[in-house]
Amino acid sequence: MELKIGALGRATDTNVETIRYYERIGLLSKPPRTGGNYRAYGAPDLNRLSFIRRARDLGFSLDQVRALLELSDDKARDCATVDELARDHLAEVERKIADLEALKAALSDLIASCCGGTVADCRILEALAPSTTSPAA
Amino acid sequence: MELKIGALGRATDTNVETIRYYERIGLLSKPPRTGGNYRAYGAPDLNRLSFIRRARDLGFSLDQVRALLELSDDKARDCATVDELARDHLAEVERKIADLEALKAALSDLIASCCGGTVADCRILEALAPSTTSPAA
DNA sequence: TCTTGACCCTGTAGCAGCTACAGGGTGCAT
DNA sequence: ATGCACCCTGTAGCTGCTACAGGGTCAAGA
Ligand SMILES: [Zn+2]
Ligand SMILES: [Zn+2]
Ligand SMILES: [Zn+2]
Ligand SMILES: [Zn+2]
Repeated sequence: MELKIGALGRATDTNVETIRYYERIGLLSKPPRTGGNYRAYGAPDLNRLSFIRRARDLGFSLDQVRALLELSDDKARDCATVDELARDHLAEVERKIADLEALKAALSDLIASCCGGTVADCRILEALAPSTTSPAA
Repeated sequence: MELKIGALGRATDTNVETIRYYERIGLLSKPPRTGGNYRAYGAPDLNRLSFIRRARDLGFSLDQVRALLELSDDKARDCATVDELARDHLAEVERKIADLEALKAALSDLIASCCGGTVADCRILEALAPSTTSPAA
């Protein structure tokens, strides 16, 4: 079961450029080549890339993915480190949500305040403009 | 009232490198220079940069900020375009929140499922690994 | 006067995580 | 022989900054 890069991409729903990129940054190891210098992947590569994709889909950074992959190699180890990584990531996600919720509230207020006139008295732009810009002509 | 780049940066809480960057990409216009080739900013620059900063704080992209600045120049125009821009941005923010909420739920489930054993039977890694990887030895 | 130090200048490269070329080579079918 | 799909390398682009390196300017102090 040998896969060329295109087949691997289709199997994992990954752009071939992304696969080569992962190889370049050392996330995937360099596979053997065919006579025509094509990359020849096997089942372990497929598994590894699937793992990567799933972790990415869960929002883990490439560095976190790298760490997860390393941890998963050490089968006897306590999984506390894995848990911590996941918990940290969850905390990050929660922080981002909170930030975005604040943004959403501010934006909603802004939009609600607009009364539908001309740009000259648009409250949205007013809110963005520096306070009391108008020079007392 | 002439400001050198450092003063403008302090006044708007903006990194000087960022100001030069905004100039480079045409978001701020090239200011006149002093004899010593220093940028000399005036009140309009201060206002414009303040506007930019507020819009950025509300999460608008630089392109969106550019559009808002252009719109705000045309005082007689109907503000519908401004509103639409803001609404689009709000929708974007809401989409991101939804995505992150889904992520959060998935991550929480994952973390909750871990029973605290070894890496070999960690449910977190199991969830990431391709289904039924183990070849029937 | 000389020197120190804070500030300023340009130009370039780096960050994440890809994506998109250009300009070639391979391999199979017609 | 020719077309076409696929593969290769290397490099540059995207967002929105940030961080240098390697210089110049200017005011104050010794
Ligand atoms: Zn309106
Ligand atoms: Zn309005
Ligand atoms: Zn655990
Ligand atoms: Zn576990």
